[in-house]
Amino acid sequence: MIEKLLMKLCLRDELSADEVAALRALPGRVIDVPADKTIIRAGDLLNESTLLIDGLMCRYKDLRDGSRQISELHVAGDFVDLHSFTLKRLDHNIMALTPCRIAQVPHERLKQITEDFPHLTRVLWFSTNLDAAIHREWVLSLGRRTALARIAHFLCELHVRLGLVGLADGLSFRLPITQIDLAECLGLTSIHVNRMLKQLRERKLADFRNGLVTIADLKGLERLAEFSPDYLSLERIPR
Amino acid sequence: MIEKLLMKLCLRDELSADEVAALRALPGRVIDVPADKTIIRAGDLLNESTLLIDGLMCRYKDLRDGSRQISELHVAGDFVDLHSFTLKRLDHNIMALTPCRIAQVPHERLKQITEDFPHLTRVLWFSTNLDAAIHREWVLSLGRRTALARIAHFLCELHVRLGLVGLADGLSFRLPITQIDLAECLGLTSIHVNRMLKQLRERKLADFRNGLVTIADLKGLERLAEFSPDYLSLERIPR
DNA sequence: CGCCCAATTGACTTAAATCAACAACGGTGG
DNA sequence: CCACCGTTGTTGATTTAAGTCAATTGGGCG
Repeated sequence: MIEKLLMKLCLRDELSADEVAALRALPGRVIDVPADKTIIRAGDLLNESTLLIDGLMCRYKDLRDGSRQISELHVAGDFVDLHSFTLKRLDHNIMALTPCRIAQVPHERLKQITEDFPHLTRVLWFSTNLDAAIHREWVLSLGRRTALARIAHFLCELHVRLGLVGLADGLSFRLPITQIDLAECLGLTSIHVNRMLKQLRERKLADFRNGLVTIADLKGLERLAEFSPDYLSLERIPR
Repeated sequence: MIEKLLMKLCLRDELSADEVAALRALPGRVIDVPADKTIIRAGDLLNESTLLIDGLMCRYKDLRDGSRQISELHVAGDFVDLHSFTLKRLDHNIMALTPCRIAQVPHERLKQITEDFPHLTRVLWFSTNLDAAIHREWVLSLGRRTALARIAHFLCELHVRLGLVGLADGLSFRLPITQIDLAECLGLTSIHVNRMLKQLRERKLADFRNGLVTIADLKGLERLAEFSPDYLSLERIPR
């Protein structure tokens, strides 16, 4: 159930058998969530965190005028709101972009990990810091990249992140979200996203169609996006 | 030396005498840094974190064309790169915006805290998650707020954050940064920032001049910005 | 005193938003 | 089975918020 989470954590850190066992013991209830359902609202008092087993979820905030900004997209294996363990109340909503399967992890069990497994605690702490690094890259995209580079960067990021959990097939991967969702990730209108996707296609860089992304020219896409995966902390560290 | 950090942490959490002592034992070398000096570069392998004692610092990234995006502004009492403890290498640079005094905290001492003080570990983990919450609010600003609302929101945030460490005097506070710095926080040009500051002045909402911010109409500014301090997790939590 | 950088303002350009149609598609119910 | 409907995707015409270019002011300081 938590295999994809383990895949990611073990890429960077060496986990002992005890630590893996502790992680395996985390999930409580497993729930299926339909697409478009908001499962957590900003401000709710929480006592469990959400582990995404399958599907795509996102964190988002709305403004009064109805405009929405997605602050992170989550893929299978992501601990979607591990940060609620320390925050208690989230500053954002969480919803399913596709039908999802999630596992709920009681905060009490996470607390026990911080009491008994200092190294594992650091590993989990790391994973929330990685989310923050992704936020910072998005801040850079939203603040300084053009619309085209922003989309290119987004596709590069998802290509790497999905690849880490075995969900990218070479240069193509399933990303069953609408152009509207994409626009809400990128701080654009869906109309402009549509035009920029067309350009990426015409420039033979990448194709996003029917929820399937196919990268035609990875180097070119990365150059356009100024993408480097460094911010994803893929380097293995010694225990 | 770490009084301002303690002020913030103790607002939210109850710290035992032992925990406070452990925090007080964190700082190693104390260093004075001149304005505009970049003290940490993305990708450097780090073995200590930086506690800001006095001054203003920021985290930033550059693009090839020379444009820069600041992803967070730090004030006295902030643990500027506590996240380098788990990340080992940062995805961004850190520089002083004003002359600063910093204390360097060896990662080894932080590691010892994770071994000996589970509750304190959770408090420190929380503080990196708070940074991430600030990032998310900036993502919302950059993605969806107008230039004017973005500036207004920025001023509201700094007003609260500086107030927490005793650096706001009612409705005014010192913020000795240039309009260029401000533009790099907000994903705008300094020229546009200048025009929007003028508007804030003309609308009798706030005045930013000579490094001093004076809020004329806090409610109005908050309304324009759609500012709510909830994302700063100011609520006290039971131990 | 003169230099440099920040701040300010005006004129003009541009990237992206908005407005408006329409096509494509999938589901649903008659 | 297919007509209908709502959502998503696509494209063109137009507007607009913010950027760019350019010139001027002004303060701090060596």
